[in-house]
Amino acid sequence: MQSTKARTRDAEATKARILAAAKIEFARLGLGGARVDEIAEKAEANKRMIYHYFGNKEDLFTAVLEDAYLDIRTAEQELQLDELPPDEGMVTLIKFTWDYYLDHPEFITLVNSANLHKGKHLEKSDKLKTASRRYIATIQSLLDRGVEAGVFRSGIDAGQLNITIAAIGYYYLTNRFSGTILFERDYMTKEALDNRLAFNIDTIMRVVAA
Amino acid sequence: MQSTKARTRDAEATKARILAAAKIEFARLGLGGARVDEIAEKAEANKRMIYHYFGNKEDLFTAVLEDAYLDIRTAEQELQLDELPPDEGMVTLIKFTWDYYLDHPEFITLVNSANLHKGKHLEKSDKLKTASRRYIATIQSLLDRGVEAGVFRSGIDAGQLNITIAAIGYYYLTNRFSGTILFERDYMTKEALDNRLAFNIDTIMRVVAA
DNA sequence: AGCACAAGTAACTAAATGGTGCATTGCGCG
DNA sequence: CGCGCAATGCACCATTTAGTTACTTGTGCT
Repeated sequence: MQSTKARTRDAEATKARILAAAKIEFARLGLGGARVDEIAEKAEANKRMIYHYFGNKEDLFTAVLEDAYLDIRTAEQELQLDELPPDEGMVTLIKFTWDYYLDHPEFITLVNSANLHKGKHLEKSDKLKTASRRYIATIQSLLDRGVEAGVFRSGIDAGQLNITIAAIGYYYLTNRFSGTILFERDYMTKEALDNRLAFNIDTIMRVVAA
Repeated sequence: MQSTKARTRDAEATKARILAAAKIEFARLGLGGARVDEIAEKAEANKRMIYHYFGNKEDLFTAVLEDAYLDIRTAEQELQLDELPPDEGMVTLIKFTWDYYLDHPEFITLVNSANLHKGKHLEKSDKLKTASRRYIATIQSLLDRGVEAGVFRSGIDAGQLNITIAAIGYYYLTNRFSGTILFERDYMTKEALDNRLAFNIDTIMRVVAA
């Protein structure tokens, strides 16, 4: 039985601390830039534990990616979009995507890193594929219901729409530094963020409108 | 006077080879992942030359970024969008942006790397700021002419539209690996690319339509 | 109580890495 | 034609890095 007292040895807790620290470091510096020693220190764990639980640096990166993707896909499912009218569901999805990126900036840089390495760290994960399929199905169902209700036009590809919904939020945030510097306009004030979200909702609703 | 015979010593040529090799390596592995020795070897130059001409690794990265950004901004200006009817100009711009990303995949990963490091390598470059301002002005002018001609609605923010045009192409391509794996759909077949471009043109034209 | 094994630690290593000191060589100019 | 300097090359260094070896210690179970 699991006792309530704080154990000095706790495999699960140590693993979790390592994963959390690794997520931060990989997000901050990329796979190539992150340092195993630094991750161990931030995790308040011995470096040996990283190799004990995760094998090596690349496998740790894989674990971090899987954890990050699963988190967003789980949160998306919890929206229960099927229970909303289609147009309302669409706006909810756009807002959710935007807010998730804002609240989890590490997700974006992790995905960038995964793609810098041609996605090879994602290949093994069937869990992620399943979750992704379900996600697209949710959007497809939103679209179908919208067409039936006469609020969306027909013939929209759910895959393309999904990409676009992600893109217009993701790009703004991932490239906010170059944008802020080159276009001399602060991307991260509350006003700027509100404006962008409004622009994005408007964009998608124009794209799907009947 | 510049002689035509191949010189065994040519500062400009050496610098250019280093810059080209560095662009490839930084694009491939990021700032943290790229190796100075590897860059020197690919450039067929001695490592010493990198430090001689560029100072250090970070300054080399800065030079690469500046070169990459200047290239796309220059190419954009050469489109001469002012000479086209506004709707045609808009489609031309969307296509150009897409084709540029496709033809220069290194541009995307370099921009990602620049932003991973919070854009600090871009800060010094006034050249880039000037070029960026001119670029936004071009889009604004397209929009203005379109409103005047009655083909675009008024009140569209040129900055937001610019971001969206870039985003819907950029995101698709930068995340093509994770997309291909997770959504089990090849992002890079000719058909897939054509479909995406068509979807993007359609998206933007719906957004700007009067 | 004490056994067996998992959790945890410290010190180490071999290789890689960014960066330099210093000597050499070819080019352009007077 | 030979001088001065920029261009180039080689060997080297001090750190850093991912990964490992060999060990100790706490926990749950009987």
